[in-house]
Amino acid sequence: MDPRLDLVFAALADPTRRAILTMLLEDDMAVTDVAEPFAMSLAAISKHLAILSRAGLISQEKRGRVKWCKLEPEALRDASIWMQAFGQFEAVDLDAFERFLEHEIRE
Amino acid sequence: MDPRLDLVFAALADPTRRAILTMLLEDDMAVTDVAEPFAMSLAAISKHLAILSRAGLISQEKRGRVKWCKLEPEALRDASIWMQAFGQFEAVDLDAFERFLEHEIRE
DNA sequence: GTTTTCGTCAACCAGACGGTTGAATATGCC
DNA sequence: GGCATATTCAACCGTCTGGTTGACGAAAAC
Repeated sequence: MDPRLDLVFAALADPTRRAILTMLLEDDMAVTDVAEPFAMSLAAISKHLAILSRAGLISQEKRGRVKWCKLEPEALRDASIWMQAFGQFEAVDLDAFERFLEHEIRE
Repeated sequence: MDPRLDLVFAALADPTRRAILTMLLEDDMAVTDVAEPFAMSLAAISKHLAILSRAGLISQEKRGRVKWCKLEPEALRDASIWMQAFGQFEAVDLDAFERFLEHEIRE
């Protein structure tokens, strides 16, 4: 069993981390800016980012005293392929998908 | 944030549980038969199955003294849709998928 | 060169996880 | 009825998780 899948799925299992990924979909962000909308300490967000980073879902690059976080969507590829085995999903319903994304961002 | 996604991704984060799902892809199975190939107690497998069940990834139906486990691939649908947001994946590489499945079965 | 800002580290906490063992509960068989 | 089979329950254990706070180091600002 691919242990990288363990890390990716475990990283995705937390709503805070999924929200962070959604934010990074817009643009790269500094750690402090990532933390801003959440009602938890900077240290907690820093840990979440470390978990996302270990899973390969984001990369972090320090420029000056600011650490920039960048989405790395390729890491989701293996996980996505794995899931195809079970779904035999028909092509994704794009309307439902748009509704879903709106819902996701609102939360 | 959709808490059902928490359960689905957390369930997928464990290699034993992903192996169980792969087995159930073949056919429905009784709990004892699910447990057979694993080097751990029946009680442990029973717990794993409960987690998969809570996540909606399988259903369990008791017939007589045997409890049958059935894959419920629809539960993966929302999770799969969520992941599409980040990948902008081109159509799944079926060759890579075949190789992956072979690798999966060998383990 | 002092002070502020950015981010991590360390220690701690409560709770969940993944496993064990042993007892308990059904159901089926003779 | 009495025994074997299938599965879960209960208690326990060590480890990981998700959060806190406070101290710390490095870069920037003034």
